[in-house]
Amino acid sequence: MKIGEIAKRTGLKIETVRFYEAEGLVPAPIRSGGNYRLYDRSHLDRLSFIKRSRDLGFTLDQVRALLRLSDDPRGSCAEADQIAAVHIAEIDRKLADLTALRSEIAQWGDTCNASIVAECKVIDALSH
Amino acid sequence: MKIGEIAKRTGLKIETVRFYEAEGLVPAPIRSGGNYRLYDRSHLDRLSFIKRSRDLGFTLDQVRALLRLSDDPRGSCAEADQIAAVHIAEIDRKLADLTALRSEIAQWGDTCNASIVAECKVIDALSH
DNA sequence: ATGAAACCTCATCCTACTAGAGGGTCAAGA
DNA sequence: TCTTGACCCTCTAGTAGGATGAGGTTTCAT
Repeated sequence: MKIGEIAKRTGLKIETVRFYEAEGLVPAPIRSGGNYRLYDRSHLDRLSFIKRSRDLGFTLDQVRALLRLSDDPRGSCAEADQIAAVHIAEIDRKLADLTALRSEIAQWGDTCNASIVAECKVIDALSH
Repeated sequence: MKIGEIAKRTGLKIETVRFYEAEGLVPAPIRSGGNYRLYDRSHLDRLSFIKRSRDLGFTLDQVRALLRLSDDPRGSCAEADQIAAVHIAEIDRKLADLTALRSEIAQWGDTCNASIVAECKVIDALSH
């Protein structure tokens, strides 16, 4: 598999695949005679794991830790639990923040209906 | 007012105040004999406006536009309305994303209860 | 006079990519 | 055989919104 195909299959961009390699998240694949990267199934699995983790909002550092854990199937699950718990707490905090934000802005009303800035509710709300 | 005091009053960090000046969001204040920045009320108002806008999640580019608008009280309010509307849409999108995320992760259950990675629900969920 | 706290500039780092320059490889069609 | 176009390569620099640190000055209280 060349990089274009693995990118398509994982849903990553080509540049991102190379970036993950440079970051050490995936092992460097072998190269073809023309210096093209050639991927196999294990790369596909690993890149899919990363993509899915990123989609769920884990940071690359968290992904790194999760990959390290998944590389050792007989290791303890506790750390994975911990990472997930921290992440859920983070999501809940962001949700609370955004909800508060949303309701604060909602108070501005649907539209301002003023014609000039001097009477604009949006600008006014930001000024005090 | 020196930078430390204006930082305290606005809730910004000192470095952030200087950063906003470098970005052209606030005019450069006059300097004391010892080259210290000396702020007045107008800086305080402007930096507070920025802080409040940032707290509400506007990007610096949006803040720039809002400041430009508020500098012209006789100008049209329509653009401010537009910026706010775009921002609200963005917040709603993020809320939807985070909510979806949260419910997906919630399916993993409270804790994994497995002891080894091979049986860990977290790792398993990320693998497929 | 001295020591601490506050200030200064300038440079570098952070996340997680993204974009672009400038060039090489490869298969198919004319 | 030549060429065209799609694909690939490396390397550098840029993005938002600051944070951090080095190395040096100023101010103020004792």
